[in-house]
Amino acid sequence: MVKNLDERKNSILHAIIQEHIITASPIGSRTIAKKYDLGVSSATIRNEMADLEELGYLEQPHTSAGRIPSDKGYRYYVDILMKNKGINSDKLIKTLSEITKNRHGINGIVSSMTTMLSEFTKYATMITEPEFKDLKISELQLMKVTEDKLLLVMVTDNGFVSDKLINIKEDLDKRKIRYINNFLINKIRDKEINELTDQYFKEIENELVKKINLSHQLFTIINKEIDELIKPEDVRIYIGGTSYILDQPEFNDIEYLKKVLNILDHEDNLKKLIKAKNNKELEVRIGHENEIEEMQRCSVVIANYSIGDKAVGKIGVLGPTRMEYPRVISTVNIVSDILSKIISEVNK
Amino acid sequence: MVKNLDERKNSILHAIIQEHIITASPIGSRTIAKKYDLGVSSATIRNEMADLEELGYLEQPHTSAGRIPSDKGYRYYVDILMKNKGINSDKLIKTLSEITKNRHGINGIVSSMTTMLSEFTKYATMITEPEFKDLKISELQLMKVTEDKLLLVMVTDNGFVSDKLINIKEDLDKRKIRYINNFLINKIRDKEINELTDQYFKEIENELVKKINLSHQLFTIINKEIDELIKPEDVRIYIGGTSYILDQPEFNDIEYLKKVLNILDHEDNLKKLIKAKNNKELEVRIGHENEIEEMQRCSVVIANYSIGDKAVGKIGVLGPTRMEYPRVISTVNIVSDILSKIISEVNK
DNA sequence: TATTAGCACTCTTATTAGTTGAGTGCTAAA
DNA sequence: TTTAGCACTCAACTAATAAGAGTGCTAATA
Repeated sequence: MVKNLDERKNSILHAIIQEHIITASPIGSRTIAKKYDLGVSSATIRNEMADLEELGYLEQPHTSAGRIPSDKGYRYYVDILMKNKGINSDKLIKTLSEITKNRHGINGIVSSMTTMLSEFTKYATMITEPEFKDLKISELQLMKVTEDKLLLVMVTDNGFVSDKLINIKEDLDKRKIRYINNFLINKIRDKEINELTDQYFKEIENELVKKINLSHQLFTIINKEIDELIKPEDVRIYIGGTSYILDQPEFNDIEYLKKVLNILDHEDNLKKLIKAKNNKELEVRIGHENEIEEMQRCSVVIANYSIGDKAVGKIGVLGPTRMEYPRVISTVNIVSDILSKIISEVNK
Repeated sequence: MVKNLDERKNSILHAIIQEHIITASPIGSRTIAKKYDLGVSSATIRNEMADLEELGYLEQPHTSAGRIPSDKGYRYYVDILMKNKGINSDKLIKTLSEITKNRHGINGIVSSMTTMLSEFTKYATMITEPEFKDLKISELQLMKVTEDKLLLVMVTDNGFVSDKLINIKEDLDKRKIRYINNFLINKIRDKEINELTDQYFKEIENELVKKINLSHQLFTIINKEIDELIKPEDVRIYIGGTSYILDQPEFNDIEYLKKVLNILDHEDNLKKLIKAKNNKELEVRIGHENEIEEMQRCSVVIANYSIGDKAVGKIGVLGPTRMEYPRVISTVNIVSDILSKIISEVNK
């Protein structure tokens, strides 16, 4: 859909973007002529730059400044020009792998992974907790903990375990619990989570009430907790490295900075920001491609992480559109791989 | 220890601090004379201000500016001058109480509480997850979830429940698990957590190995998990409202802002910041009283929240030393009460 | 025809000097 | 002891000027 440019325009655009990513300021024709050996004079480059601006790949902040890349320019760079940078991944892999040893629990791992990712990329980063939609439940157990507390444990088909405590008002004898347990697991096992509708639970209740003497109130509580466990509404999202945002000159404007930080303060915004539009393994969202208006001077690199072949969470890196895409993309890929492995491992 | 000033100095200092909290700029003698009806002229106030400066309660940014309060001035204000403001707490209490209904799990509650607190105070806020030191264990159960997974559930003497999943390499039959269970709970019940030393666990192991055929490796795993459950090393700390920091003119200096945000990015710093020096219910740490150097232009208001009469977590509000102490303190007190109630309720 | 050197023109950024005004500190009178 | 009056200080704002980077156009060149 995007028409390729000729070889010389490619080189010049590439050079301008690379230079701009380093310096953060508009790039003039002389800079390119001097630093990059393109075999043409600055005047020629000047003409090409005028063309590239007309085509929408470059912008000019004002008449007598150099050019900066437009969102379209960055898009072309990411899709076509950029070469994936072979970052030195040894240290990264080693550091990340250490995390499992020092931190405990999924939350701890995801949280330190977020910090690590931001320290490596020097941008703000986000990672969501793993979530379970599209999974099947293979095990569900209700256990008595104390007189008025039950524990609900769920195991998904890929071996992920989560649990939840249920407060009940009335005492339930163990035999009854065992009965409910068996009944439930038979009804729920190997069902897709989205098959477990309210309607379906209603049916279960009716049957269950017929078979044993179980109060409506009690089932409602259990039902509600199961529902929350299998369809957690608020998946936590961890954010790290927000202070790196201030390293970027594009955020020197304190009013704008405030808007951005305000967005990052609210989880629902973070979720929007990181929500993948399609099922690509890795997505780069540049400037105006972000749906949140205040974020349209930023880019986000988003990747999935998975248990088995099912994506269970997202990893995101947030920076200015003038982001070091190659380095960030490589890093995100590595982190995605490792996090997938660690999370799968924890549940083995 | 701090000597009280005479009545007129009190009034003038009070007026200056109040005025400075509103305007954020140095306050001159004429402003005080005009706005506050102290019955003396600006010249008199000027003389008093010179005295107050000499005594260390005020500072002068430069010769021809008004005065601003020093840390010592704020301390005097907080300890002696300030009247607790009866904030309109109805809305706050209502909003906070709603949280339990919409959010689930301790984490969700603490997280939304943090957001709410920052929205009410308009400052950055921190709340730690509840932790359990000084508590006793009243119930401990080991349950089989799948072939290679056990679930460990702990109930403390004040009714708090937490749990942890244990991956075991070998199969354990239910009879054995029940045995270990009974054995453990008898050894651990009603012990203070700090009595449960490595040494003590070693003894338990020896006894247990004698009685049933249990591999050292397996016990080590279980032991480790119990240890982590009862002595969680990394208590999470939630932070919210960081963008409010930018509303304060004292953070307009982008270099300083960066330092502060960088501190807030790291949990260990947050913990230092919020760590109470003494057992007071509410502590106000002003400027240089903060141990983190970069935070010495800030103040923190810290309160505990509790289950029963045991403090299990901390609530903190972070702002410039020119913080609206009365309002913040009232709010923090209310939030502390409500959070205590909610957390206790969840575990009833 | 494509490229390049040269130059006038544009616009931002940095610098300097000058002005304003709030506020103090001191003195002398009440 | 308090107050009016006034000279003095210093940051903050404003305006004017200078410097510099970069463009776009024209005319010469390969």
